[in-house]
Amino acid sequence: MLEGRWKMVIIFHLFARGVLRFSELEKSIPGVSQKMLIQQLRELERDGVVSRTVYPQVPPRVEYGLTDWGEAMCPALDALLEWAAMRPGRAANDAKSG
Amino acid sequence: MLEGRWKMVIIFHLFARGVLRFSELEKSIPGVSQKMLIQQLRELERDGVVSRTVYPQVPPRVEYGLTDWGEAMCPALDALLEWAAMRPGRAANDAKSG
DNA sequence: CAGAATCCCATTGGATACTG
DNA sequence: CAGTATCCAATGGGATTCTG
Repeated sequence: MLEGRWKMVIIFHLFARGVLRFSELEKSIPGVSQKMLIQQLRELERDGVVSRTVYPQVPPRVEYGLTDWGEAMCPALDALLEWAAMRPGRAANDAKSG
Repeated sequence: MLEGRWKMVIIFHLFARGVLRFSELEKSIPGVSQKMLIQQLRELERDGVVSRTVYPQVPPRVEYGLTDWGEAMCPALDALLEWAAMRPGRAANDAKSG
């Protein structure tokens, strides 16, 4: 359910910065295409991780944020990041090649 | 780095059951092909999550287990599982259709 | 601005056969 | 038993174009 090239990145941004507009996410995530962004957002919405709010105005304004359940994921995400940071052999070990 | 259809499943089994042989993993994970199993195991090994031990004998015996760092992932994995279990609207909410 | 539709390629993943 | 090699289908993902 969290599979997909950009899902974790999206969640991370929504986690760190709160509610974001489509274009804000687009700017915040270099390399993502509109298609991918909307697609992964839809899937996350469908799975109840993110919520989507449309403001009926022009120009269109759509905001994405984490649902309660999505926010509840943060400790897990945090644990995962801490684990990743613990990865051995990253700097002190690599004196050979410069 | 954890992307891939079977990686989480593999890690979960190694986490729950300790060191496992190739064939044991194969039996434990219905639907996985040898190709996928070996491929994902190699990637996990390359990333330092699992360790691979070869016993030079016939018939060949190869055992896979989590590295120290891989084991350190368990709290994070656990947090993720707890989060998944918290998912709302799974049973009590769905009285309409059955 | 936000999103849909289309086309296209690269990667992933699966079935099968073969080897030491 | 453990792994490799090959072929094939499905999906993932990207560039572009179009719309309200």
